[in-house]
Amino acid sequence: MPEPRVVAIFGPTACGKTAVAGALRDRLAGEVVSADSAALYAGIPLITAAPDYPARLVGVVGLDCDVSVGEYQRLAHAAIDETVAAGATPIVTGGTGLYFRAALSALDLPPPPAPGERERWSALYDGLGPEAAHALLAGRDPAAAARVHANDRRRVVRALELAEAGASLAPAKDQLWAEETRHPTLLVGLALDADELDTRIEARVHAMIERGAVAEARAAWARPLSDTARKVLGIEELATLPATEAAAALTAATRRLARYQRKWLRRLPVAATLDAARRPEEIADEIVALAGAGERLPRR
RNA sequence: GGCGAGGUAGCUCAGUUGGUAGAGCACACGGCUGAAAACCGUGGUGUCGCCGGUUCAAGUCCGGCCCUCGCCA
Repeated sequence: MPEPRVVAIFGPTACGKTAVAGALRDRLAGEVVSADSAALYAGIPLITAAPDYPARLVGVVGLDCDVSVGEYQRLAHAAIDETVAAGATPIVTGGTGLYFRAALSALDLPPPPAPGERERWSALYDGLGPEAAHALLAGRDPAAAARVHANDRRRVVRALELAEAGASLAPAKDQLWAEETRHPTLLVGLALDADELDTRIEARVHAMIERGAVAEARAAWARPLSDTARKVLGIEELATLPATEAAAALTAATRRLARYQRKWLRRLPVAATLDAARRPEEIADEIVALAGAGERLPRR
């Protein structure tokens, strides 16, 4: 059994992932590769809690650009491969489940829509209504239709785009959840008691605001923002609400995100779930031990 | 103390001429293969402030009490 070439850490926001990855970085001569959709954006390091050490795929896109898993996947694969080629260990660290999965997964996601297709199918969906649009999809790609609810406009439109292009939203072979990873990978989860996580989230929100997140959000909000940038958690709240309300809204939204991430953690085939309440250095030592012991991504 | 407004779900509130309650958000569960910090589906939230009265039937009408907010003293 070969030793893992890649270490991957998944955990909810504010659980201490960044610190663990930082500690690991020193121990493994590794390079951190972020798997976080919001951290891709430049100009909002406080809001996205960007690491204070160099990390790949952090702050690499302008706020006027949309981000997507497919684009991210290409960048992540390149970053991981470059790091491996340089003889270092990529430490893939994430909170965005789909991005994390895409970074590790061997197979590529379906292609992007051809120019104009999204607009065309969106208009068609709106014209026909959800039921008729879904029925149309059922005629062209029954497998995709079975997987998508008629009211899920985005996915019905996406499935129609793919069917038109000769691809499918529901390919015969599961690409994303295939067990193979592109490199031998040690996948660990970080988990934290719910109350303790709440405490850390509150502390993080306060620290974020003290360090100037409101000014950062206002500056960003004043510029032209892409659809995906506008949805970054906290950016709107911090830019538009009074300080105390913004803090409360952001805390609640972050808790929700953490719960969502816990769902992903349950679903990911982790080799071990470590208690994030301990010191980052201890956790990093344990991960190094696991990597040395040849633990691998278990079969699902 | 006087006048006014109000007490219904965790929160903000809706509730027609009386027929034992509902919407958004929150929450829970689930789905989702180039928007995932996104999107979609399903679900329950409950001494309708308290006590009494009228009525076949009261969140709704009547009386009393308690509490909150505002204005005036």
